[in-house]
Amino acid sequence: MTGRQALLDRAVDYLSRSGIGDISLRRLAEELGTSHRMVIYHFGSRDGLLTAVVAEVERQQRDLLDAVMDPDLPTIEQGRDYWRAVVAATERHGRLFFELGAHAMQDREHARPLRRGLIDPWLPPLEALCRGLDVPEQDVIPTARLALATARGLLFDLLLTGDRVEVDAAAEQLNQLLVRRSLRS
Amino acid sequence: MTGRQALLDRAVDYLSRSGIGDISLRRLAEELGTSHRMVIYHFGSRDGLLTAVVAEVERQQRDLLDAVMDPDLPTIEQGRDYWRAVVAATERHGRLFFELGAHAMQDREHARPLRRGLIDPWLPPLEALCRGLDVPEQDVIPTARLALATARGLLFDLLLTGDRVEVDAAAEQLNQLLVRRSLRS
DNA sequence: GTCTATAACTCGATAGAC
DNA sequence: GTCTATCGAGTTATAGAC
Repeated sequence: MTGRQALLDRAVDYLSRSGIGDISLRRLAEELGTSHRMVIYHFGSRDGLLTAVVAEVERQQRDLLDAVMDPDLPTIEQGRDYWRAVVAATERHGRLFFELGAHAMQDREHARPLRRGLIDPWLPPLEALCRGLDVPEQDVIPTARLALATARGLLFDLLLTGDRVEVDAAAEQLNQLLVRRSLRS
Repeated sequence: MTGRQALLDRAVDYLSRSGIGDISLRRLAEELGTSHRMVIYHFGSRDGLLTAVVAEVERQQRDLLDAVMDPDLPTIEQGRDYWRAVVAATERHGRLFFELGAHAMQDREHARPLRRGLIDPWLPPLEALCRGLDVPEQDVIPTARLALATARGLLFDLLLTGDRVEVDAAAEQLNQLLVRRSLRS
């Protein structure tokens, strides 16, 4: 009755709200409305479940990326759309995102795919956005990496402080800096 | 013989290298070269030790901040010095920094002081740096917040990918954007 | 797919000697 | 400040019935 995918969805949802921390297999299973035995049945082990959660988070990131990047919009609007969509997604899943990021930095088995997976797939669309803003070609790659880092850093700030207005204002500063440069070239 | 401070230093060092994760009090004590009984004696509980680790990390951050900000240097050099010093400190303690940041986002008891402590103390020196770069007064506060977020986001990238050259290039882009604006004002 | 039972450990914390 | 001993609870994972 309780299929694997339904269980996985509920796991991502629960862990996004409460964190992984050192939650036990049994407590987690109970929170998901099932038994520890069922988690073992579907995922093999506690670590197997975490590995599946990581794969699911990666999949959701790709979906978000595809949804955000609408190449038919004017480029300046794309920058703001990008920021808005990423913020919306992050307010739901951001705490899990940063916790898994920390796990990946520590080379924990289940999070290892994220070491490149949290960075590489995001760069090409941002490079396209930079080109749309007429960033000089030799600056496109570092500027895209800068924009990605800034988004992550601002989300880190937002999730810690909740200072939405101040963080939005900082994001707008980067937009201004990039747009203003393109007006001079 | 094994004083509280020596134990704390070793704990910060060990956790910086290996992460907190769900390490047990007993295993951690063993890694520190003492017994679980001694950790309880000095810190009261496992959580008491983590609380002390958080306070120590906060103290180290303040020390770093004081060391980095030398108001007698030319301002443009200060920006690069700032970045270099933060990178050096982060390569030692960055994984612990981001793990504790994730704990703070989840409102875990021991990490709660970090919710504002990872952001607020860093802003005034960066605001001073912005003023030194002739950023217009109404943009100083959001630009400082932007610079802080960018540093954190780039460190997040660096710790995941190890792409030192690419990350340095992205940091230099922000420097360029800020300096170039000041040349026009 | 779902359940109970249980093996085999490890946990945090305490007691109390030295 | 350091040690051993131990309590009571909770842990992952497995066995096997239904």
